[in-house]
Amino acid sequence: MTKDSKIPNSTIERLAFYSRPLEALLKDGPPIISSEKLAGLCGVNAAQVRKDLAYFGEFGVRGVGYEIKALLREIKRILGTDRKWTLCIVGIGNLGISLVENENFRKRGYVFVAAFDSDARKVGTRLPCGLTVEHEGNIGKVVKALEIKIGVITTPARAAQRVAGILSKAGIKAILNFAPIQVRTPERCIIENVDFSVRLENLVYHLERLYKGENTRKKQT
Amino acid sequence: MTKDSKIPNSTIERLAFYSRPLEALLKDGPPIISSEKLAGLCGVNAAQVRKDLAYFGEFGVRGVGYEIKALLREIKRILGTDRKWTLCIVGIGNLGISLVENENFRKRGYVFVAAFDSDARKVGTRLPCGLTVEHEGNIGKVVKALEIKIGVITTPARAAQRVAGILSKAGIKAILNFAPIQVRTPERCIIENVDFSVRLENLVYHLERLYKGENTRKKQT
DNA sequence: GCCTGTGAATCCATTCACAGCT
DNA sequence: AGCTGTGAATGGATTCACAGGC
Repeated sequence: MTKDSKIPNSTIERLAFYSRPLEALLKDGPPIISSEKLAGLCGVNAAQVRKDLAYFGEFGVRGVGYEIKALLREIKRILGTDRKWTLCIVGIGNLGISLVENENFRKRGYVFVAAFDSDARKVGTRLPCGLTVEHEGNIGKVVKALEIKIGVITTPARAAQRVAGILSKAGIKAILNFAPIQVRTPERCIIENVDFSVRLENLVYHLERLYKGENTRKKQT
Repeated sequence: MTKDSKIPNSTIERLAFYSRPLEALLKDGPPIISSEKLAGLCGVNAAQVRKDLAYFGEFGVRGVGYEIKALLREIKRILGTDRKWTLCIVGIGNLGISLVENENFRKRGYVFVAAFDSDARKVGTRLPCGLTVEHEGNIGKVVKALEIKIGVITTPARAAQRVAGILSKAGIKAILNFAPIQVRTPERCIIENVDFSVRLENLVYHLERLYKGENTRKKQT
């Protein structure tokens, strides 16, 4: 945190982004990378990479480049992914299961420690990852007991707003919402909405323009 | 398409976004809405709403507002969601299944008509939605036969780039990629990457700042 | 010579503020 | 009076271009 001047939101988005190819290079690649190369791998501008990183310190060496291992460590520290985060999930449908079973999350330090559903038939079920589904009514108690900071919502749209309220009241400070509805919370709580069909509609829009000869360009996420 | 002056990418993102509350209002709500109200429901600025819509025509009536039904129809026409789109999916894990079974997609006109996997044990399986999993080797043939335009990738990261190539070669023009890797295609093909853990890392970053008293604000997507 | 870090310039997006219609 | 449509103003983010260090 060398520069305290406003850090663009999009810089943070990209930081997570840069770490993907870096992780891959860690195994089988050179120990050092230039902003040009990294930019190429991520499909962005090289100056962008340098500026993004420079917000947080001087991680590179002029005339040389960035040491991959050290850079990755810095990025993880900045993003807060150098430590474990405990999550809970509400709504155990297909999507919910795919998330709790997702190896990528675990590898990055995100561990699901509780799973909830409102459907009595699902409560008590043992998931492959070892978690047992609990009833929604227990959210408050469990979240406090396990000091869970992040909640993931994978319920149907109609339940999402209600669940967000419950999570917020239980002390959850950050919510990742997959229900196709814009969730708002009263309390001071950060929400990130992930709506697949919005992405798909975007794609379709650009697809139609493509056929009309316009040179609509799309890039990332 | 009244104004042909460059339409911001973010306008398109929001269009899909506006349609969510509008759909809800269609059932039980007034027939007309003001930019102010719609903006409130979506958590954006009212001028933004008006400007976004004005790119495509004059859908409102001054002194009155926007007729919800007509507005929704226009938005769907703009986004290309007023017709059916056939999709295929590659990678039948938990996530893949949750997508093909997703009711929201079907409701919006996105229909999965083929499912592929490279795992011989999965090939031949009948999914709840009625589709039978086919081998990856058939992608070329099936995509052409069914004239599929959009491909969804839900394979592990290591397979994603290869699969994107196969899809592109088969004639697919748009890809929605869920594998945690930045996929690039050689051919003229639109890609939209959806990486859950990027979203999560974002959330964690802002969560940490929150505790340090900084007033970091987050909103949509 | 090579590559980073960064002010300045450019580009894009959002918001303001008001003219214009109903 | 009320609310849209839009030029002008503001605010951010990206890219350029080069000074500075290896």
